[in-house]
Order: sequence, then C-alpha cells, then structure tokens
Amino acid sequence: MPELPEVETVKRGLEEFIINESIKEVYLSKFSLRFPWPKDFVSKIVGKKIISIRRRAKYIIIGLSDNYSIIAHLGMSGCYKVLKKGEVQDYKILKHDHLIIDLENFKIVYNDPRRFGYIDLTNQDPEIHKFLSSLGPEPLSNHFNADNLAETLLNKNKPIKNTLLDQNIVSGLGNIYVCEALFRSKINPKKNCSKFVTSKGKPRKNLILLVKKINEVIKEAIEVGGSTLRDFSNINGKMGYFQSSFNVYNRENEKCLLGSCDGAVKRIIQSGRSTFFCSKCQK
DNA sequence: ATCCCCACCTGGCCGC
DNA sequence: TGCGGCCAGGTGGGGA
Repeated sequence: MPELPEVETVKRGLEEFIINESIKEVYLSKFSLRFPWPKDFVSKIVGKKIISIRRRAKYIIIGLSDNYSIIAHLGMSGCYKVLKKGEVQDYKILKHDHLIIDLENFKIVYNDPRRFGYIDLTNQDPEIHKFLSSLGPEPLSNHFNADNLAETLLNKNKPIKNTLLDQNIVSGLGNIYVCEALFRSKINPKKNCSKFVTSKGKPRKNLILLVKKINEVIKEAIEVGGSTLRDFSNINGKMGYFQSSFNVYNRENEKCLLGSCDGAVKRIIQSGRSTFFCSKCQK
C-alpha cells in the first residue's frame, strides 16, 4: 500500500485524535505481523499516554510517556481506523484486525490482510533504532538535494530506478512514485546512476531535474491525500494515492500522456519489480 | 561493501 | 461459478 505521502496521510489522520489520550487496553490477534510482537508489548504500553506522532520515511512513530516509542510500518496492506465514542461499543473485530488500542475516547484498529506490516517498541531514541538508523534523507527536506545525491550515486553501477527504491539513498519513495518521478523527469528507468554525475562528482542537469520532480510529485500526492482525508474512521493509504491520476503506473500499453508524445507505456521488470515508463520520451 | 533474489502473506483479477 | 495461476504499492536477510 503506502509510500511516503500515504503514510503522511495516515499520520495526519491519527494525529487528530490520539494525542494526549491514555492507553487503556490493548488487543493483539493470535497472528503476529511480519515479526513477533515486541516482548511484553501490551503490559509495557498499557497506562502510557500518547504524547506525539510523527512520520519518518514510511514509518509512523508514536511517542508515549516514559520515553517509549512505537515504531510502526504499514507494509503493503496495513490500514488504521479510528472509532469514536458511540462507534466503539458496536465494533466487531474483523478478519485481519491485528491490533486494537483502546484509548479514553477512541479506539484505534490496525487491520493488515497480508501481515507485511510490523511494529516495534523502544525506549531509546527512535532515530537509532535499526529500522530508522540507516534511512536516507527525506524528500522535501534540505538534506535531499542534487549535490548530496550526486555524491551517493558516484561510482554506483545500477539503474536509477532500483537506486531510488533503496530507502538508504532516499527514504519514502516506493514503486509508484519512483515510476512517476522518472516519467516527469523524462528519464529512462534503466539509465545507470553514473550518467547523473560528472567525473568530479557534481550533479548533472538530469539529476537536478530528477530531485525537483521527486519533490514535486511527493508534495502533490500529500496534498491530494490531505484533501481526501475526510473520513477519519478509515484511514488507509489508498485514499491518499493519486488514484486514477498516475501518468505511467499501472498503464501498460496505454498511450503516453505527454501531449507531444505518441508512444505507449511499457512494463518491464527491474530487480523483480514492475517498472512502467514510456521508452519514447524517457531517455 | 554491493547487488540481486527470495520469503513473508492474502486477496483480487484474469483466463479457461 | 469455480479453480489455478499470476499479480500486488514493502523490506529484512541471505547468498553471490
């Protein structure tokens, strides 16, 4: 499911309700998510107060009292619901509900059919947690810029598509937004990283454009997510996606949407993942 | 180190 | 309508 904009949308949806709420009770399904539940998870979080929520890459970090933090990833199919007073009592646990947190005034339900999501608990600085410590810079942050990226790409010998999916290089991008950003930049996904950097390790023009387009597509998607975020009772990543407005993603054999191009969108496999692009205008 | 491939799961869709 | 095969937006870990 979710890439950076969708996770940001989920975070904003939760934020509205959970801050300053205390955790009263916790239900875990008999299944674990991708990893076993943290040791003594329930007893450690019951009674704690939620004091903050933020996003880093595709992770949501919920700060609790006593310096605890929940670090949560939605995997491919994770979704949160917030039930308000009045909805709480009638709620029947659904298939694939794996975590339910009862707060004073709300109930948070985490549903994840594929169970690729994962959740950990730490009482240290979340930034040094193994999930977060090696993440690359956030798009839309100052650390994500063409100069820094050029240094990273220097001497890399693989296609730009695969590289942008690497969370340690830039964090938060997934298959959809990488495809879309490359389309907007008119860059062929197979282009080798070395072609984006001068021999002195400086960014070429195509890299400067790519950084700009990544930021642009992520920013637009967050705005779309924000604008569709009305029904907070079902905060899932899908509602945050561009939905039908992808230029290339999932449009195999359809016409290229660049006005001046009469090409068609191709699907190829790179590192086992589908890549969608127009070979005519992405060079 | 670097890169690729697989596993982890269920559900939806397509063709027969 | 049923069933098998294939596909899916993610990532940690293992092997080359």
